[in-house]
Amino acid sequence: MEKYKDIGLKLTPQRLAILDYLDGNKEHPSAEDIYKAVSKRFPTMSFATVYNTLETLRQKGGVLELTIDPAKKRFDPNTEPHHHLICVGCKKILDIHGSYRLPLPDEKREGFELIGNHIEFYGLCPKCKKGR
Amino acid sequence: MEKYKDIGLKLTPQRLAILDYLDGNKEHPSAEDIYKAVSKRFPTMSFATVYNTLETLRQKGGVLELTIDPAKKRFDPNTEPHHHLICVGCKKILDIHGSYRLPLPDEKREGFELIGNHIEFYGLCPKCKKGR
DNA sequence: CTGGCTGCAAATCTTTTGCATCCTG
DNA sequence: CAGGATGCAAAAGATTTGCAGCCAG
Repeated sequence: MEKYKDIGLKLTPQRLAILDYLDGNKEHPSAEDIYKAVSKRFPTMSFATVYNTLETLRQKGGVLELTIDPAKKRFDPNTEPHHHLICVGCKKILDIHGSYRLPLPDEKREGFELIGNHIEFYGLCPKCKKGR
Repeated sequence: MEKYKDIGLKLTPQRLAILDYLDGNKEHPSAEDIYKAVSKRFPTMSFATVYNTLETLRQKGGVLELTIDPAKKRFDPNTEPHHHLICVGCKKILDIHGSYRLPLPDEKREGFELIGNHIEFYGLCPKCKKGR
């Protein structure tokens, strides 16, 4: 939770509940996952608040928006640079830490200024491996 | 176009128009891009046909579905393994060919069977660089 | 106090689906 | 000719927005 303090957020009870749910969460939840989880303790919670909070957080760098799942956005409270190992069966996502040195020769960049990179490893988790 | 022949598709005029538009296309178009482009020559073309064709193509390995853009799916007719350099400003996507040897130690896999990987390089294209 | 936040509902956008008709193989 | 494909419209999801009332700073 420490990381969320004082990044300029007005700390309402709803936001605290969302932040509490996200803190240390390794599930890479979708907005709906977050809504469902937080609604239990906060029956009046609305989707608008979840989306508003996530968007505000994202702008402040408090959460990453993952584009890994074509069906919906997923969010990652782990904002340190890292990569992902994705199960092509059940879409479970594992964090992969460690840095990879990925050179991108000038002649391939067509004038682009390079900012960073993100690796998606694809695989099958133990459960999905069985089911095949 | 050669690559699309005889992968088991019933070749209707609409499909030929879509395939023709995709062939050699480096724009990584969305379904809407495709619909708009093909509609010009085919005023009765429907979204259903575009989506149906794309889904069928994807299943047969004729096109890749990119999850790079959070707002919508984009499609890549280049089915050879390759990576992408994405402009964070305008979302322009550049193909990056070349293979990267990316080891993933067993102890990081948690039992996952590794299938492949995809690198997203992030950057700023020349146009977007200026506008900052 | 006051501007930002909440919650509800309606709106928007992308993608999917049902179904009658059509046409490729 | 049969089964798959098309096209239309309606449906389904995910996300966004308008707005009146609320509350943290």
